[in-house]
Amino acid sequence: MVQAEKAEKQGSRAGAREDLERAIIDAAERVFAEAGFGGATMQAIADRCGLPKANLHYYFASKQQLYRRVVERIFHVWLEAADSFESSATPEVALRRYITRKMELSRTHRFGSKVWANEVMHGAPIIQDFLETTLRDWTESRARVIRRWIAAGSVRPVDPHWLLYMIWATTQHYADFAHQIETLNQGPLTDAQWDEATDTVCAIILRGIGLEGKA
Amino acid sequence: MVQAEKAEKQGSRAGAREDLERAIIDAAERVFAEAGFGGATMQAIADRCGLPKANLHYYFASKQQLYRRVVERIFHVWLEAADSFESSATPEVALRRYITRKMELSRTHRFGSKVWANEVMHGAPIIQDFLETTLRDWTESRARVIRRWIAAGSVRPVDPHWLLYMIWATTQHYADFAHQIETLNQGPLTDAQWDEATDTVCAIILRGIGLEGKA
DNA sequence: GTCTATAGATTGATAGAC
DNA sequence: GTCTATCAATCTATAGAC
Repeated sequence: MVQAEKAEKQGSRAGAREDLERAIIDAAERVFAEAGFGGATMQAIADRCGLPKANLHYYFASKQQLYRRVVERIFHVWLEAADSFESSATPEVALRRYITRKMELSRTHRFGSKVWANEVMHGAPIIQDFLETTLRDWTESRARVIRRWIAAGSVRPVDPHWLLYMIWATTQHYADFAHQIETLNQGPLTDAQWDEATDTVCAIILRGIGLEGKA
Repeated sequence: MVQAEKAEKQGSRAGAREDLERAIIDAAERVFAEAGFGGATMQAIADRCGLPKANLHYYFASKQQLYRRVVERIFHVWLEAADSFESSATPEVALRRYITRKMELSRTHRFGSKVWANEVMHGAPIIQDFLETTLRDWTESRARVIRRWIAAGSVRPVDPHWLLYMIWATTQHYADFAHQIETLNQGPLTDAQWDEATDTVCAIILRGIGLEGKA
C-alpha cells in the first residue's frame, strides 16, 4: 500500500490533510534527491505516492513550493541535532554526540541531505533566506561555544568555522555520496561498518583538536 | 570576447577543433554545475560560449555525451592529485600534499567538483563504469599504502576508507558548498582564509591519525 | 476534494540552405 | 563547418466535469 493510501485511511480525523501532505513531501524528497529539481517531474512524484498529478497542485501551488517544504524539513532536523552543544557537560561529549547524531541522520535521512546539497550547490535559489538568517545565527552561536572551549584550554586553537565545515562535510558525505561509498564497498555499509565509521570520524576529529583521551 | 571566439582565432592550426570543444566543455561545466543535468539546457550552454545551439550538436552528438566529457575531466584531474602517495617520502608529506592539492582544486575547479557531486548523488547513471573500475582500483591502491604506514607504526590504526572519505568530503565541501560558506563568511574566502582553512584541515586530520609533530 | 483532458510553454535534436 | 527554422516530445499548470 502506497503512502497516500495509508494517509487516506485516516481521512476521518482532523489531521488527514497533514498526513496526505506529508506523504507527498516524502515522495517529493526521494524524487528531488534522485533527479534534482530540474530533472524531477510532478508526474514522477505523483506516481511515487499514488496520486493523480493534478492533486499535487491542489495541495501545493507549484513545484517550487513543494520543493521548499522538502528543503525546510531536513534543515530543521539538522538544527535540532545540535542541541548537544547546550545540553552536554564537556566539549568531548558535546562534539561526540553531535557527530554521532549527524552520522545517524546521514543514514536515516539520506534523501533530505541530498536535496539540501543540491539546493546549496546550485546557489540556494529557493532557501537563500534561511542561509542568511537561521543558519548564520545558529553557526555563530555554536562558534561562540567552541571559542569558549578554546579559551578554557580544552580545545586547541582553531577557527570554529573550519571545524564545523569539517563535521558537516564528513558526516553528510555518507548520505550525499552514499552511492559512491556503496560502490567502493561492494554493497551497503553494515551496522558494524556504520559504527566503525562513526567511531573513526569522532576519533580523528576529537584527537585532531586535542580532545581525545581527556573524556 | 567569449571563449568560442578565442578558439576560433586559432582556426588555421591543427588544434582548432580541440580548442572549440574545450570552450564548449568549459561552458557546459558551469551550466551543469549551476543547474544540474536535468535543469541545464543546450541553449544555456550555447549562449555561454557564444555559439548557435545547433553547433553543439555538431561537436557532441547529445547532451548526455557532452555531460560525460565534463565529468571525465574533473575525475582525471583528481586522480593526478594523488601522485604524492607514491612520490613522497613520509606519510606526513604525502597526506599534507594530497590534502593541500585537493583544497587548491576545490578553489580552481569548483564547477567540475559540483558536477561530479551531482552525478554521484543521483546514482552515477552516466559514469558508473568509472566508479567500478578506475576509482575502485585507485582507492584500493591508496588503501594499501595507508595500511603499510599503519603496519610501520607511523599512523594510528584506522580503516583507510574512512580516512579517504574524510579527506574527499572535507576538501570537496569547499567547492560543492562554496555558496553556503560564502554566505556564512559574508563574502568569498580571502587568500589568507584559504591558507588557514587548508592548514586547519591538514592539522586536524594529521594529528587525528597520530602524525602531527612527527614531520 | 478528486479526477480527466488539455492548454501553453519549453526542450533536445534535426533538416536543409549557405 | 555554420546557421535558421522547425519538429516531436515532454513538462508545468489549469480548466471543468463529477
